[in-house]
This record gives sequence, C-alpha cells and structure tokens, in this order.
Amino acid sequence: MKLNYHHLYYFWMVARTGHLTRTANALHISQSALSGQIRKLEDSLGHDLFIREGRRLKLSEAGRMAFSYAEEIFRQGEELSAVFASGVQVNREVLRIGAVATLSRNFQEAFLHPLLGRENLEFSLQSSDIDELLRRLSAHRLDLILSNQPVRGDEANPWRSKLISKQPVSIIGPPESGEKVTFPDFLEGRSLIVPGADNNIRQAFDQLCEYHKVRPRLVAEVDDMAMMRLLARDSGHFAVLPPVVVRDELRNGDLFDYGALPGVYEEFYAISIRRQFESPALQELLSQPVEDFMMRP
Amino acid sequence: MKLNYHHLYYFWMVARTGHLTRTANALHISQSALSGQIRKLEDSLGHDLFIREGRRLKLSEAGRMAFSYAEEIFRQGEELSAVFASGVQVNREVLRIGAVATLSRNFQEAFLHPLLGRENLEFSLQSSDIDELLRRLSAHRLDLILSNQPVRGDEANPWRSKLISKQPVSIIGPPESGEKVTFPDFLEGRSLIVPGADNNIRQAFDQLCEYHKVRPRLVAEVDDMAMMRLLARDSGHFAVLPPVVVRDELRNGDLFDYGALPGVYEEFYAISIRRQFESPALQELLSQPVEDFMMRP
DNA sequence: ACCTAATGTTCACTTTTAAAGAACGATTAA
DNA sequence: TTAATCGTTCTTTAAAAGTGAACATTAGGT
Repeated sequence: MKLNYHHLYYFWMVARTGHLTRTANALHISQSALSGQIRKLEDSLGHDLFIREGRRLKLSEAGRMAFSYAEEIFRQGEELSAVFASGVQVNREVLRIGAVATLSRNFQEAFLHPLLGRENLEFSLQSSDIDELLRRLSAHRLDLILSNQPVRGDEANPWRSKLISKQPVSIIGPPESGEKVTFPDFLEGRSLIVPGADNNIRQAFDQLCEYHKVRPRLVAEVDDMAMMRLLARDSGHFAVLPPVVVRDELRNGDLFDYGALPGVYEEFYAISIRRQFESPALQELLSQPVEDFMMRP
Repeated sequence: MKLNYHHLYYFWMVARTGHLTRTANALHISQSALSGQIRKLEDSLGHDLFIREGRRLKLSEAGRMAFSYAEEIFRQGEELSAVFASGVQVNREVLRIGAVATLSRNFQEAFLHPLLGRENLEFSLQSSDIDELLRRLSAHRLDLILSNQPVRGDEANPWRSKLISKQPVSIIGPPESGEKVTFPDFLEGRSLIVPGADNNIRQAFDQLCEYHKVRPRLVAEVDDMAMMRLLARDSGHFAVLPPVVVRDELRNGDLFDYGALPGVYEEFYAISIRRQFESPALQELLSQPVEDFMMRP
C-alpha cells in the first residue's frame, strides 16, 4: 500500500506537540478529522504510531521511527515551499558546483569560463573535501563536482565521472637557474616540492623516479595547488606541477618550465548524477571537448 | 498555500521519466487525472514546472529545483515505507549512537553498559569525526553522540550537550621507573606522549605547564585514545592520560599512575536533539548521574 | 507532403476521500 | 463528586481526485 503523505503530515504535526486538539486547531480542522486521518495512516502502515493512554498520546517505537523520517521529509518540503514562496529567481538557471579544495584555481576558472558569459544564469562554487562534496551531491545540494580523481557510482549513488581534462605535469623552477636539464639525472638529489601522497600526480611521479632509479630530495609535500603555486614562486625550489597552475608566473618569467614528465598527468573529472533532464548549462559544460582548454583565457 | 505532497508525488513520478501517459499507466490512473494534478501543483507554486513543447514535457528551471527536493522527500518516504513493509522489528527499541572516534573505548563501554542488560533493545554504534556525526544527528540518522567537547545548538539545530562524566587526568608511566615524583618539577624536560592540540586535555595541560614554568619534551601528539593507550603501554614513555583509558594496564601493573594533574580534566558529553518524546532508553542513559561510573564494570 | 498513431490538455461528470458535527467514553483536576 | 478536557467513533456533507470523450499537436512512417 502506498504511503499517504497527507496522513503522514498530520501525524508529524501531532507528534511534534503530542496534542491532538491543539494541533487540530492549528491546522484549522476538527479533531475528529485529524484523529481519523492518523488512524488511517496506522492502518496502512500496520502499526500503531501512538500509544493511547487514557486521553494522552504517546509515541510508540514505530511512531518514533516514522517521526524521524517525517522530520526529514517535511523539513525538505517546507524548504521547497519557502523557496517558491520567497520568489527568489526560481526562473534563473542555477548551477551549484563543488570543487575539491586542493584543485588548481586556474583550472576551475577555465572550466567555468563558458558560464560567465551567460545571462540569466547564476552559479555557486563551494570548496570542500571530496567526501563532503559527494554527500552534498547525493543530497541534491550540488549539481556538479570538480575533482582530480574519478569516483565509482553504485546503485544507491548513480554517479558519473567524466574526464574533462588531462594536463601534462612539468618540473617548474626559477628561471635564472641556468642549469642544463637532462631528464632523469636532473632529478637525482634535487630539492623538490611535490604534491601530497594522496594525489595521483605524486603516485605517478614516484613510479617514474623508481623506474629511473633517481631519488630526489623532497622538501615539501603539499596538497593544495594554490599553495604549491605560492611555494614554487617564492621558495626558489623546483616543483612538480601542472604548468597551468603557474600559468601567470610562466608567462611573466617568474618561473620556468623545465619540461613535462613523461607519462605523468593531472586528470580532472566532472562528477554528476545521471538525470532524465540535465540542465542546459550543465550539458554545455560537460560537452566541452577534452582538450587543452586550460590555456584559453 | 500549503504544499500538496500528493501533487508533488505525481510531479516527481512524471519528471523522472518525462512521459505523462507512461507514468499514468504505471500509477493506474488516467492521463487526464495526472495532467490535472500537476497543473494544480503548478498553480499552487506559482510557476510552471514543465515547459510544454508540443506533446513533449521538459522540466523548467523551477521544475528542476522542485524535482531535486522531491527526490529527497520521496526517497525518504520510500525508505520509511520499506522499513514498515519489511516488518523489521519496528517495535524493538532502537538507539543509534555515534561516538567521536578518538574517545576512550572504556568510557564508551561504561556509558553504554546500562543498555546491555535490556531485552527488546538494539543499539548501533558508529565511530566518526564530530562533524560527520553532527550531520547524521541533524539528519535523524543518530539519536545520540558521545563527544569530549560540547557543541552549541542554534535555531536550525536544537542540539543539547549534557556533561555526563568528568575524569581526572594523570601522568601515566612504566611502573618500574622508581623515580620520585614531585609535581611539577617532574615534568621538566620529561619525554611525554600527549593528546593532540585540538583536545581540551592538551590545552589545559599546556596552560598548567606554562603556569608552573616547566617544559616537557613532547615525543608524540596523539588524537586517538586507543592509540594513546597502546603507546603508553609499549613505548616506555610517560603519557598524559585519563586513567580510565588504561584501566586494565593499571590494574595488572603494566602501567602506574603517577598522580592526577590538578585542574586538568577530560570531559564527556552526550549530544542529542531536544524532542517532545524522548526514547525511554535515551532518557535512562542521560539520567545517569555525573559520577565516576567509569570504574563500574 | 500527407496520413496515422501517440501524446497532452480540457471539460462535464462520477467516485473517492476528507472534513464537520454530534454523541460517547475516559481521565484529570478542582 | 463534578465539570472540563481530550480523544474516538459514527453519520452526514463538502471537497478532491479520478474518468472518459472531444480536441489539439506532433513525431514518424509511407
């Protein structure tokens, strides 16, 4: 038998206060109507939701369970009502994007660039860790996540990870170094700033070093790409970085690209939920070709 | 105007597939009925939810917004139905407890001890970080959180933190040390394992050291109490710990309690949501006196 | 280009469901 | 003990949801 949300709503209202008459007044219906509707819900669920002790209503265990679901259901419903009632530009297209906080800002900006020109479109951009972002995606509080790693969806979470860009990774360093750069010897004993151990650039880089039997001296492991950029710029050390991260510094000569590392790439993924109706803006974003759109603006 | 969940449900079903006739068949009602109900929802919300292009239905932006709420609402509703339909012991009392992962296991066990004797009661125990646990509490996926710090509730999250225990904190070390322990000199230059900087034991301890102008040598900062216990037992170093954490080791002589630190306490809090109807088991747990119930079993 | 089957909307009508009101029973508080 | 309060049940009435036919639009085949 299908759950009757109308009945559940009445139950919820009564359960919050514990008083039927008071709630009936608040709802502007008679207590008899309210009593009847709740009785029907109990019949349909097959369990009493209240324990009737004299003229008192107490939540049963089943009621407690139902109540905790009802809380969530009607909190969402009231939020929905509020959104429409407040009339906040419900006609404006809204795209809520989450980005893994350690992602390159330049990349994020380049990816979102097509949205900037659009009238009648608003987007929000939230930075957090991947777990939190996936939670929000599942809760329909986000439309899209930008990440440097794909996630595998499952039955409960029909996530879809799309590769949207693959960036080379270079050795970046101060321009005046004047050193002759011959890979891989150049790396031996070299002071290096590298991405953190979780990052897949780092894993590929470590494998590369192992293969060539070179052992750089790691001076810093940094997760955040914006931080990497600052350190590469200001520390005088060499760094393992996608050039896009320090695009501006490469252009104006503050840093120099000593060459891409073979087989090492930074990949970017867009993670979204498969939907019957995809927002046009989302479609446009996801249909961008996997190319070097990073160098665009 | 109140949101009609019956209408919203129909809208949701149609929006999932994009086809009215197909959905009408699935729902065993006529398409005209379905069409009418959706029209009423649109009237009530004040926005079209579908864009009618010929005989095709496309979600509007408002529709997209409504749909994302509807997804959540009815996912919960179907879960509720499923729980009742499956008949899983909906009458058994269930208590879902979250514990901050770094909390002493002995403490958790002692606190939950009253529940173990109860027939017809089931509890689940989940370990995670405080942020995740608070999210679950808000989402009504937990009934209670055990934490070593209180949280302040607000309008949206009517949390209530109750102090349930206050434990002294001692210097714990190997028993054979034979050293004369005179506080605070004993601490000067002493190799110590201490709780992590976030922990309020640590903050109180640091203040104590500052006040007495002693500077211990910190050999490890550890968040997790279970880990602290292992390190204290196996490293031969002294540690700043609530004795309850190493209760077993103190009893059998593997470790020795060199005395409580004045003014330093580990506090335990039970965080729950104020409810009209509190579960009896929860009431019982929370009404335990704030005493040294740790040493009970 | 022209049908035809499929799809969505609207309207007049019927069926189902919810609400109101009175009568009743139980319980609390004065 | 009594009066007021509260929840349930029953019958009647009002509202809502559902039906089916007529109509409009369009995708897709010939």
